[in-house]
Amino acid sequence: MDDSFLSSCMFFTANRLGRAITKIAEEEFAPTGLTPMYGYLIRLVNSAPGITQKELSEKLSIAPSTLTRFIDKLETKQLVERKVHGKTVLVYPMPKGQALEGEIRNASKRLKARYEAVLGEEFATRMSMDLISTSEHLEKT
Amino acid sequence: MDDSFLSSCMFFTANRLGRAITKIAEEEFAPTGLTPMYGYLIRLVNSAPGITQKELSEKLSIAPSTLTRFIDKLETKQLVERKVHGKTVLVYPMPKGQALEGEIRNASKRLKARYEAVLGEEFATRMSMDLISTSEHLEKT
DNA sequence: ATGCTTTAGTTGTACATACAATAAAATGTG
DNA sequence: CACATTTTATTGTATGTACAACTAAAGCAT
Repeated sequence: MDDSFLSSCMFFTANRLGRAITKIAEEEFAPTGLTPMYGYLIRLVNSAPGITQKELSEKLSIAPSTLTRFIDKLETKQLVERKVHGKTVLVYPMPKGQALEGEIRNASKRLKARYEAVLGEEFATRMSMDLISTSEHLEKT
Repeated sequence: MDDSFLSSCMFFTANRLGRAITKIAEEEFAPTGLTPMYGYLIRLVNSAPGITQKELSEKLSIAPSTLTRFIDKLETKQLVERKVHGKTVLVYPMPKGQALEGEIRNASKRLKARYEAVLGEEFATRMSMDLISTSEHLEKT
């Protein structure tokens, strides 16, 4: 059977990698009680209290509507809080969110250690850099 | 603000690329009336009539339950049909599905041409190969 | 100052995807 | 052969994610 079109198509290969690494990342982030994406959102808010949702959605490269949903959930869990400021919304960390910072960093470290063990540190680093630059090119399209 | 942890984390970078290229792929596949993933599923079925769901989910690297949902949808659209064979399910193309083959191939070509125009053919090819081999390594974990 | 345009965020809706629990068939082992 | 184990598929449920339509605020132009 001819299924070579799959491995030569970047839509397929990129999403396949996404699924594979998401699974691993979710395992490592489990102790934080958050999925990786939420963990990174918390880190951004902790490191820049009062950041706007716009900035957050740009940094995370997700749609504004997606971000609204994420913040809704983190607010319910009292990890961050919104302060409406005209038409923009500023997002601030709450004590429970700040307390998670260390745990989240540990999860990130374990995740990285785990995939570097399989891929080699050097390859993994170059891969992440290539992924970023590819995304940046494609997002301009 | 320190947000370097994002670009150095493969969970983030891989999924970001996934989102970016999915958007492009969906645009190019729009004329087929299918999303890219369904298009590729049809191609696999057309090229191997009677393929089992298990094989399909392995080739596409998606969970069996996800594949069940996909086939449900394609069956509703009369693009493929199931034939139960003991505990396995064989999937066959239907005329409407076969008729789509050309259109799907064209969409794939446009997609590839589009990202190669931005990234360069060589880089894109190497990237896809690296993505595959990275996935394979990680999936073994 | 009034009205047009752009920007930020939210809500409704839809889809891809997964996991856990289940059913049913196949396989292996005493 | 009968029972336990493994394999294949399905279903219920949950999450991430997006787009389109909308609301409200801000900026701009006459």
